[in-house]
Amino acid sequence: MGSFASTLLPPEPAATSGRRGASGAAYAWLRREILAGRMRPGQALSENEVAARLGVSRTPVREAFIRLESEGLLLVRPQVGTTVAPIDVDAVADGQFLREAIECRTTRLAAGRVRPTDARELKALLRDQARAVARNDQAGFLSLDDRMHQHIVAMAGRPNVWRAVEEVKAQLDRVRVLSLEDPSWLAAILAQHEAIVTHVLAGDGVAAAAAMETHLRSVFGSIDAIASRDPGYFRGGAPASRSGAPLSRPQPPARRSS
Amino acid sequence: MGSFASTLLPPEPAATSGRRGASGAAYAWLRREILAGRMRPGQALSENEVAARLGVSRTPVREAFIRLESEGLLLVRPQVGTTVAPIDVDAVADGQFLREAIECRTTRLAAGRVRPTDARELKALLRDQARAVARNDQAGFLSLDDRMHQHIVAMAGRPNVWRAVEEVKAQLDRVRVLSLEDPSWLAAILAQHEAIVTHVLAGDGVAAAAAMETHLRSVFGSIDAIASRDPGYFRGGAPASRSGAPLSRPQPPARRSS
DNA sequence: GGGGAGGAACTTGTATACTAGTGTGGAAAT
DNA sequence: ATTTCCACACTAGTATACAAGTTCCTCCCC
Repeated sequence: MGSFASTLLPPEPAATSGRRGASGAAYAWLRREILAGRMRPGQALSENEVAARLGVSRTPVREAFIRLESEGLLLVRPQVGTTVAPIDVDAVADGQFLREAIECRTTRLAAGRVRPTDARELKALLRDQARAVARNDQAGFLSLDDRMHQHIVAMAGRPNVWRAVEEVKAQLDRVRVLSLEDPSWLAAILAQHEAIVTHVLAGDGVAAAAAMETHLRSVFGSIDAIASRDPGYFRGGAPASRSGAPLSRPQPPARRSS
Repeated sequence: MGSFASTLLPPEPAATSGRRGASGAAYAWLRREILAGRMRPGQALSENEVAARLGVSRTPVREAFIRLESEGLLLVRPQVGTTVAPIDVDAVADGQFLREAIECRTTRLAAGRVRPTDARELKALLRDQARAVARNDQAGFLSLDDRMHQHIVAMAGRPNVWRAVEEVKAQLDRVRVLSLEDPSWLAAILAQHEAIVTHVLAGDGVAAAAAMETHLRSVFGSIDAIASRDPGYFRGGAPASRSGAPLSRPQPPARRSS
């Protein structure tokens, strides 16, 4: 029953890496870089390059590549090269669908299992989120956002389901990091969070699930705007208008530089 | 729009393997063995052993291990050994929860998007399932079962979501293969399928989703019986009554045999 | 000047060698 | 006979070497 230590953990514990050692480190580093948007969709990578960058051999890097490919974050083309996966609008929609399916259900269940400690925790998270909005601390807000969603999943009695959400969320986060610049959105999201928590604490599962659905959809709604602004990062949405696309010619081969 | 070729594909195309070459072959083979129950929970494996069995080196086997571990089918303990993951009752429940969340939603949506070709396909699948029941062909029935569920997911407009279902389903299938011996269950499952299809074709999404939920739960209901019958295969459910447990002493080290 | 053949340098896939750590069995001491 | 301890064999993790394939650039021929 000690599962509520989750609120004490740092935002992203090493548990996400799953695997120990250099392999897990490479995985965690690459995943962070990609999800943070520092490695852009379409950017070419190579096992050798990353291995040199991290000071390890190809083997652990390769293992990280495999896991990231199976998560849809890398695109490995045998004998050709590996790139950061373009954002597939359809894959994002699938992620959105899955997250709705999962989290609407957990939210509905959570509303029927509110314990005093849960109420306190959710209120504390909302308070901290309000502070983050006031500070315009986007990174902090996102972390608190995740913790709230995770807590609701745990309340539903299925704490480990959060792992599935994390995998699905990855595709969505890649879009979100491209969009999240307008500070007014943070306030809007916070308002939606407050609505969710209100319904959950009131024990109204149906309303809580509906509020969660609205919430998740609003985040997804921005994808069209992003896709038309950065068409080069996407695949399947824009009809390959390669006019000023900044990708697809990875890098001037940089003959034996360093 | 050509996505309905799915009904023409063989039951399990190589697409499941995801990765080409020896690595993909090792992955596909191991996954099949585990899900078919031929490799039992707790059974010790080793990269060397499997590599020799498949006639390849450790490298591709290792890559297969990594993917299977991330799917929860293998348990890799560094410097100690790798075993087929014991069936974690909690993980199975999580899988059940996820599948309900996903498939109830797809079923509800599917009911609102029935095209003539879908109606024909679903009826044909039901007919074939009835024949499989008559023949007591369990493997054939399971394959048709998967195809029906997959088709409903595709009808909902999210065909690739089936990949997520497949991953989640793995944990459930391990239990199912231990249970599926009573032929009367096949008839019961078929009846549930007929109910689902009826509601879907009638366009009643709510009833269809409810029928799907009933259906999925009934499969899950057998887990307690299995867990008490084969306690050695499970973890977390039984309080470690190691009386006659057939696992956990992998193999007499077989000193330099062969 | 334009086009085609060839080669160099890159990519990932696979095989092998080496490292570090763990558990088990057996020998030795009590 | 029992207990302690040590050595060996086996494990997965990592590093390196080799193989097969693709792309692109250059040089040569027309």
